[in-house]
Amino acid sequence: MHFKTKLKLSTNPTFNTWHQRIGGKSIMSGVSGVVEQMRGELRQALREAVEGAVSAGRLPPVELPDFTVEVPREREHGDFATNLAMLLPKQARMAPRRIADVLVEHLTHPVRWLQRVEVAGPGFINFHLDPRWALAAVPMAVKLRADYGRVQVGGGKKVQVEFVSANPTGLLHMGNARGAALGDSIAAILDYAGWKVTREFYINDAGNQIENFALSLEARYFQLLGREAEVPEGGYHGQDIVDTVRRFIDRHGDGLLAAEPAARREALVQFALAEKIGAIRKALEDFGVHYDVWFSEQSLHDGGKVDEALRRLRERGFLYERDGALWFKATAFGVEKDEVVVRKNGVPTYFAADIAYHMNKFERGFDWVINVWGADHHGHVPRMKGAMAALGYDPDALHVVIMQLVRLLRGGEVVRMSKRTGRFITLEELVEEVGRDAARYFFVMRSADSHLDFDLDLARSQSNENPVYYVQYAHARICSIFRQLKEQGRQVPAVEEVNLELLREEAELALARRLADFPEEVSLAARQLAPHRIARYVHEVAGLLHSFYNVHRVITDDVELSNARLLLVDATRVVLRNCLGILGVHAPERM
RNA sequence: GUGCCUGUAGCUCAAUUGGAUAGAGCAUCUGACUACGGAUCAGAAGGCUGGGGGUUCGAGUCCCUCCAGGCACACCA
Repeated sequence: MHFKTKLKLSTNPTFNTWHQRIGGKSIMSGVSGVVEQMRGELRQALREAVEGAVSAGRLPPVELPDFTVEVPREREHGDFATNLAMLLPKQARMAPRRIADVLVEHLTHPVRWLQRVEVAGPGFINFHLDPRWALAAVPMAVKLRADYGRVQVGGGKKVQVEFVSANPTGLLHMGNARGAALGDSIAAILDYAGWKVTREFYINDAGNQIENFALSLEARYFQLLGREAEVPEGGYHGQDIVDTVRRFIDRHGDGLLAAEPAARREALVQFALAEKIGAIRKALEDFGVHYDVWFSEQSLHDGGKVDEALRRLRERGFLYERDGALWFKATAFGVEKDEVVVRKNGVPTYFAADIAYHMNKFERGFDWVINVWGADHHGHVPRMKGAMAALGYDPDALHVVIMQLVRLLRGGEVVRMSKRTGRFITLEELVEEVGRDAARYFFVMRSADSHLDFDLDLARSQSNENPVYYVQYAHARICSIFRQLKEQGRQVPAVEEVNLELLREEAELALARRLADFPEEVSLAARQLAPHRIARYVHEVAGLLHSFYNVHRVITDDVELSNARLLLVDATRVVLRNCLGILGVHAPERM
């Protein structure tokens, strides 16, 4: 096997290239919203315009460039705009605006709702539609309910999202909490985007730290039973360890005092790990995060998978011995330096186990493997990808989302945290203090790249300063309208009986238009692995709902109009709920 | 020193991955219906996108170079 020497592995590929490689289809295929339908129609019309212009001799023969049909930022630029004409000047040897004029002349393909086409700016072609064009999204959302927004870009392929994977020797901290919120929402988005998703937690229940853990437990065990002992220098000093050992003694007594050291430690570790993992699982469940698989590192050692991974690397010529240790030739993959996989003392490193773990992931048939790691592990990415390449897997099938660290603010001041002294805010405490909804929303409303400032006071405040309530309030408000309807003895209209054309107000149309974007927002969020897009989108939808609500009444004596508006707010409720579900935030019926 | 992330309104952050006049929230100021829930809405003000070069029809986005902050550079994980 031969590899390019300059192969660069430090960065992830864009989803575009990756998707094309495994799916072979265009990124937007399978998107089923009304926006995408309209976009498709316009693309078709443009393709035909080029053909028409060429065969009419108005344009020289050209190869159709990879043009975009985008929603312009400026409202005056129409509902859609294309850059097609600006990509052709070199081929056509004509000025972009002239090309645009010619294309507009040859736009013969009939497009529903199309009212006006204009050439603007450096050569954009702008399409202006009847403002009611997006209303079709309303019945779609109402009918599909929880399935509205689902798209098929994943094509049912298998993706694994591994996140948190904290050491089972302690409690979860703020960094883990961000990873949990991010990872779970990424998984939810991919699920919506048509992937078959597995959420997985990797338990580091082997290696040095477990040794250390055992010694710490043993020391506490001795102390609690009146013997002299000291927790080792780099050991676990937290009070939670003491409590764990106390519970062990309550349950099992002091019988281990006389046992063999190895057996004693093993018993203590097994007890403590079970308890710790249980606590971690509980904390995550309370945070709304559920895993499909809890994967034990120790099982890799026990099952010979680490040896197997090393054997495969050796066979392929990527292992060598130096200074009594075994090294992986990471430099063959553009990494700065080689990496030890088996220490001088014969014990494999964490890296060796991690290689075996990722090998196992691909053996399990995942088409795409995503890891969510803290920025403090980013240096691990290139060599991990290198190892996958060395094993013969496509390194681009492994995608590591690096999230920046969390800084905690309280009272406008940075809260210093130290793991060493055991003084840090745990996930449980966070949920208790600010609530699950606010916590999760705050973690996903910023991109993973941002160095997050988590303002505890803001997250806790139940006021208009807190964005999570803004969104939830919109949902509760809609629910309130339907309660009101019921109290008046009126019926929720059947979708088929509603005349949506009655929705003509700007606030109504703007809301419906944005609801129509949802499937595409999911698609984009999936492509970018970016939950914050959904957070911003849902906030905007909530804002449009509030604006509408403040100007127009839903329930009036005009039954026809009321029904149309009821359908509109119901569709809004569907979108709000689906988005909040993706973010792991409750959609309350009252607040 | 090297690599990665970041630098955008007073503050916290976006920006359809190269598109047209850079947008939200909070804070500030001015207003709104005795309400299907005011945890709401309408409006105003706020910018040399850290600095400087370059690439092109077009740059917050790509390249080069400085400056500042975070993280990482173990036979730890």
